[in-house]
Amino acid sequence: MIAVASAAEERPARISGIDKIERRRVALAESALKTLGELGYARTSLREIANNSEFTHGVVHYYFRDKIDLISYCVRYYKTKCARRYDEVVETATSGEDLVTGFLGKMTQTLVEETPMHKLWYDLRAQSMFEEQLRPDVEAIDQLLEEMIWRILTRYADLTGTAPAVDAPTAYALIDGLFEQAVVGYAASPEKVPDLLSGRLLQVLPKLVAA
Amino acid sequence: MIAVASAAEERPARISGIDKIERRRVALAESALKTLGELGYARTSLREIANNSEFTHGVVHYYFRDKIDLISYCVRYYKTKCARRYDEVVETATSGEDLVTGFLGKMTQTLVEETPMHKLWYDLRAQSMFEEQLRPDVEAIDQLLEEMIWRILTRYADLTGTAPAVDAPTAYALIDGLFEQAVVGYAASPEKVPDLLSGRLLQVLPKLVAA
DNA sequence: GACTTTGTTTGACACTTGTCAAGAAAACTC
DNA sequence: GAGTTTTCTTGACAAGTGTCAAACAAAGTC
Repeated sequence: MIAVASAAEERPARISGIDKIERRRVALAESALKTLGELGYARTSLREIANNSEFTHGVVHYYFRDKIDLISYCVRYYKTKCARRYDEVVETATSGEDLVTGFLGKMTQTLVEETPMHKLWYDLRAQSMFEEQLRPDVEAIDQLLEEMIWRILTRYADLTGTAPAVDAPTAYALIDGLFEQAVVGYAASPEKVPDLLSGRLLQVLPKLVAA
Repeated sequence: MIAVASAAEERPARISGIDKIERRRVALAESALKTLGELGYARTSLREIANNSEFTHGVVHYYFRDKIDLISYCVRYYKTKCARRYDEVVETATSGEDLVTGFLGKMTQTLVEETPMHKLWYDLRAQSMFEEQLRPDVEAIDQLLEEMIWRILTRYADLTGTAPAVDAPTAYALIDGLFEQAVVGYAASPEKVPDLLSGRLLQVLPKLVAA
């Protein structure tokens, strides 16, 4: 029988084996994410993923039930890496200005250095409107990102002796709108986009809190 | 020779003929937009478009050079219908409150009644990050939408005796962020989304102007 | 009414896609 | 080291894709 490679399957055998499986999965997911980030969801085939990795296309199907299973795993894997990006800034900032500069720095940095991942994220979120199977994962990440923004905003309010003037979903939608605009713009012409993003966030952040 | 069916081609013959061609194009585009709005860019094939129309798949290729040509035409056709949605509200409003209620009403209305179009728009904008050929059209629409938002905001400022506190791209990114959040959420669970959107816009709009 | 142009149908092509299965290779067990 | 289990390769499949071209129908022209 073929090993059931999916979701929350139990495998009584070999503890070290299940670990190895998980490692292969992660390796495949990382490779897949690279390809997905470059080509986008629609244009990425399992064979393309396999070609850009050290494995053959059969291996992909050995470790993942089907394409959705792979993508879904990728998305979940990705989320573990993305939503903690600003934690250090939030924790170490000692003034509102401090927090803002740190936040802007990290944000423009990830915009530039991890463009493919962000492109993929916005792609997948759009796809989730058409492909129900993607929705749970996308919703979970959206939730995580919202909380991330909320942590920043409440901390910012604390440091400036103010209080958030909008609720968490609103704050997330607003800032995400600015970031998505930057990602789309960056894909087209990278030059001035990061500075523009910084400037716009600088305009907006103070308006999200009030005494 | 096959009639060159694309872009800005000149055709010296028959004035009434070129009109008929344009009408067929529009008919095909409208049909294609319906299918695209339901299935999304990735899952929509030319045959599917043809099947959901009164034409055969050969006709599609007779009037459009290739798939991109068709999609591109659809997008350009779509844009002529979308960016003037709030013009009447902007013109007839006699107070800030008037404008806001009118704006919110129209926005939640289009969210509900034209969901597929909005889904498609966000899908295409994401695709444009990967498919260069889509970029010019997407950028043009983005520009149009930005101007649309800007007209609303400046009018709002006028009526309330204030001035815009953010520039046009920022205002657009913020409001678009809220709207996209609503569209994505609406695709998943329609119930409370329109009201939430209204509430959030109501929170945000006053913050975009200042005395 | 013959003839040309324009529009449409149909079927084919080359290719890519996800999926799977049979068997080779490697790892592991005793 | 034989035998078993796990991992991987390879090749195949059916289905779907964009594209095109040859046959056919309709409309327009003289």
